[in-house]
Amino acid sequence: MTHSSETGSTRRGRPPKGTAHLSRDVIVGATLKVIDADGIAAVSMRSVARTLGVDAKSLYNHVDGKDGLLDAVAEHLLDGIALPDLTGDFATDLRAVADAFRARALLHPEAATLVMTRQISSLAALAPAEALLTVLRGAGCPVGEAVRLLRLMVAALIGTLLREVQAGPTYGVVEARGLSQRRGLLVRSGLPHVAEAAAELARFDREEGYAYAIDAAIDVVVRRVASVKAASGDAGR
Amino acid sequence: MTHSSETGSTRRGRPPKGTAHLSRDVIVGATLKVIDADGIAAVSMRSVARTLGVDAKSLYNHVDGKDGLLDAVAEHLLDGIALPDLTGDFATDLRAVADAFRARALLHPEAATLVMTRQISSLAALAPAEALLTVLRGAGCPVGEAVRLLRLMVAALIGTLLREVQAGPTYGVVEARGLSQRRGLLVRSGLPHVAEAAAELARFDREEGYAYAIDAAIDVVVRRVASVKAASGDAGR
DNA sequence: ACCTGAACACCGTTCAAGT
DNA sequence: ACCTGAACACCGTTCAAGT
Repeated sequence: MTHSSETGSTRRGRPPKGTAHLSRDVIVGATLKVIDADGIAAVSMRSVARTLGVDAKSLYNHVDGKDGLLDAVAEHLLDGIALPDLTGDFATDLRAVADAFRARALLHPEAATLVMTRQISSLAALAPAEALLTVLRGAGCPVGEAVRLLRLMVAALIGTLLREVQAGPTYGVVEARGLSQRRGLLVRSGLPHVAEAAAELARFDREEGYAYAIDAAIDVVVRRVASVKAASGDAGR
Repeated sequence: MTHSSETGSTRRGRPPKGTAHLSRDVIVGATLKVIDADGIAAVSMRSVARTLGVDAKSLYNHVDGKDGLLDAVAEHLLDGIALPDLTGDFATDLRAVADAFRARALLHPEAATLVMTRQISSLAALAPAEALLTVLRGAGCPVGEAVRLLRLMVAALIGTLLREVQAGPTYGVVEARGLSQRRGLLVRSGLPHVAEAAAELARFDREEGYAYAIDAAIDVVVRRVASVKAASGDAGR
């Protein structure tokens, strides 16, 4: 209609510069890009906007300030958890839910802290809880105990994932250089048991640490559920 | 000696204004005050300096930038953990160490996230580890297993404390108002098991949640240690 | 040895316009 | 409905002085 038609194709004239199809999802995506590239500390309204070729103030039309932006990112991550189909085997299903959570967290390690550290009140945060409750209730666990065990599982999961994510960006690969340096520090700490265990403390196998913690948590759950069922089922026997 | 004596008592002439006896410890104390009052987000070089009646740039003489400042706070908190004398009873001692850690964390709930979230490489961070290793090794646990169990304990502890600290500043007191509001939200979530467990999910007893998690962790440790000892001690039997 | 003025390149956020 | 210029009150940090 106006002179805009003279620039060529009707839309997409110059995506990175002019109007950038701004939307909540696009903004969250850009934020995730910033986080993956430079860490959470690098997130600012201005840096995110720069990624989109837009003025920082434009973000306020779609997101409730910087805090709201980070909440939105956490929500997006929680929402992206690919919850498994349940098999009916109780331990298998618990592990599958935990694995799904972990896989999502490790996909954006720098952002993972957000999910574990922020209090999310949105619906997205409840889906994993629903999944775990489904498994626990299906195994015959009473509601009250199911909630306690749910919290236990989540605490164990977050505790290990936090360590795993903080351990640095190296992914499974053993780095001999920093490793022996770290070990030396531990040996020289003057703490006898720390020094004794220096070799084991210095190295950290992400996979192993996770597996060990989740195994233990599931173990506890299995045992608790069994004892609860015994107490109610064959009460008098 | 000089005219300073004319203000009255020799020292303490005007603490909040002039030279404020600046030192690393004083700065850390001021930072903790800011955190307790207004949360971690309120910490800035300028806000901490204001508390001390000093220019922000002066802090750089004692602390390595804002990041170094926060590290110093985390170190200070870790250093303040009052580790218990060990009794020799294994489960008792594990719990005592965990309790000491928790007590310290809950003394500055807003700051606790720092300790659990930051990677501290200083010696202060190793004292609790040494304590736990002492207990585990004393119980006859081999080094490798002791390290794994140490990590398990720490993960469980951090997982629960993080929840506990984020649950808000209310301390044990039940707040009926926000509670029923929260429950309503869960009921209306559309997730059947979440709705079913809404009452239990809405309320959260800090003490109970912690006790449950630590009981479970100690349970795991006790069992693991027993099975390890059985495997090595009466190997052939 | 410790503190600060001047200075720089950043922040988050509001509001009143512009289209 | 969405975007931005002007504007404000903040940031962290460096460096060259001052004492």
